[in-house]
Amino acid sequence: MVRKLETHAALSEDDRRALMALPYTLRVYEPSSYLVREGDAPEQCAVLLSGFAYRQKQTGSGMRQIVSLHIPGEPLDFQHLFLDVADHNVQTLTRAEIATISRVALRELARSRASIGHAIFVNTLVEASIFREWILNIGRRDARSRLAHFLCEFAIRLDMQGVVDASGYELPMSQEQLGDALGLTAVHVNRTIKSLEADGLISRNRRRISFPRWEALRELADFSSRYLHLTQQAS
Amino acid sequence: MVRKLETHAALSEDDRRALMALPYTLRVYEPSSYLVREGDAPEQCAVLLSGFAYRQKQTGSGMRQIVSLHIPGEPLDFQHLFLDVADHNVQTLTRAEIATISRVALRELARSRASIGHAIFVNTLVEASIFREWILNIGRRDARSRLAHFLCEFAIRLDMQGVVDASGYELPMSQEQLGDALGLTAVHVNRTIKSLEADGLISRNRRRISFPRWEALRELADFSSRYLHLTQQAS
DNA sequence: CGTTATCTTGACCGTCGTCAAACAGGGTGG
DNA sequence: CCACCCTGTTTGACGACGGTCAAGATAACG
Repeated sequence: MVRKLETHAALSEDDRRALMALPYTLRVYEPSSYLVREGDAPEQCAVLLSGFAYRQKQTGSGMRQIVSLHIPGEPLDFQHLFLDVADHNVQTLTRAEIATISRVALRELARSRASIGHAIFVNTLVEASIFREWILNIGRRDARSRLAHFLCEFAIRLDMQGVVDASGYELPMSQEQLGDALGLTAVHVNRTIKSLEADGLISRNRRRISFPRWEALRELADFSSRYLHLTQQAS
Repeated sequence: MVRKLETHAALSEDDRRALMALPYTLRVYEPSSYLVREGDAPEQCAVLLSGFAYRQKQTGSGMRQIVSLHIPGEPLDFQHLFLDVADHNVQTLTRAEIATISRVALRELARSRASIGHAIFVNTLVEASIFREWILNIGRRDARSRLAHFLCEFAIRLDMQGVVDASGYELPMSQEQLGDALGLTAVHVNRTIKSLEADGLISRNRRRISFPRWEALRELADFSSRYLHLTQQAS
């Protein structure tokens, strides 16, 4: 579980044992629970075992922007591992099973075992790359491409994590939340979804989405998986 | 120069010597020179000694989005230090003096000297935090606030670096580039600038900008410097 | 079943993009 | 010094993408 992501980032040998030996506590969170609040001094480091989560910031006037999504198996707090105060909120999207580790213990481990530190670093860099792609997506693509891009990214990431049956997946979020992730309103997300559906680029019932014309969608989305650094396994 | 940023991120002792001992080459680049191209396998690591630079990505249809700005003293390639292939472009904004270090040498140093590795990591995390704020800024703020926020961030960062005389600064970019950074068009950037100017929130001649009503601007921008993690000096 | 969140749709409006032209400034070369 | 050009700034008219407001439909849930 913990090591799953570690391996995703870079190969470690038997320091998996060291990782597994870390004391952790398991807990189930309800949807929309806060795991980290902006302004907090993070003490724990959470790993998402099942369910989904997201990072979020708000403007002074209360508009919300979701800044990243996290799928089962991903660590949630590397972004704050070495920072003294949280600059954004982390929330569960669905009911989620979460393991928390002591931050100092993990830091110690990252320091003493180079390959673990390396793996964490790579994970952080890939997340940063995704942030950059989101800036491009929100800044420069219209609503249809933007949504399509989001759906493609989610599909690929779920696929890599082995969570998905190729035909499609269940979107774990409301259209309101989708809007918050894309910099759109819920109403316009709805129209955009229906527009993609009308063109046969996606099909769905309820929140389950499938991709009858994957290549066409990918092209509309202007999606290339380079920024996910999927081949960045070893070092 | 190199150590300046290192110190900015976390305190190192006499491994400054190790940093200074790294072999480097100095070179002056013309405006708009590419330092890294998307798809490259980065071999060098650049540090900006003077001048400005930015990161940029493009959509398939050729729209450009500037994803971050860099001011004198900042390292430019930590984002790719441990990744095999570049996911974005790095370009000079102005004429710039740049020192390049061997990537493997720096990686070796980061690995052998914990405090240097730590400093680099913190720097990366702060950059990631800025990416997140940009996502919020582009996704959820209107043109006036968005531009104001950008100007505030730039002012604070220049100030921290000691590059600025408190009264204001010279914006090193065209309105076209400003638009690319904000997810707007050059035309609308122009209107927005004039709108801020008309309200007395900024004043300028040519590209020199000053802030007669800093607090009002900061409020419009909804700007809080928390995300810059300015107090993150030690560890 | 009633209550609530989410989705859906329509009418209307505003911010921002598009297109185009005029204008200013800074080089360069005659 | 002036003609010339190039890049960047400024302005206007117009249109569209996406936001706002509001109501109704649908599904989830106790």
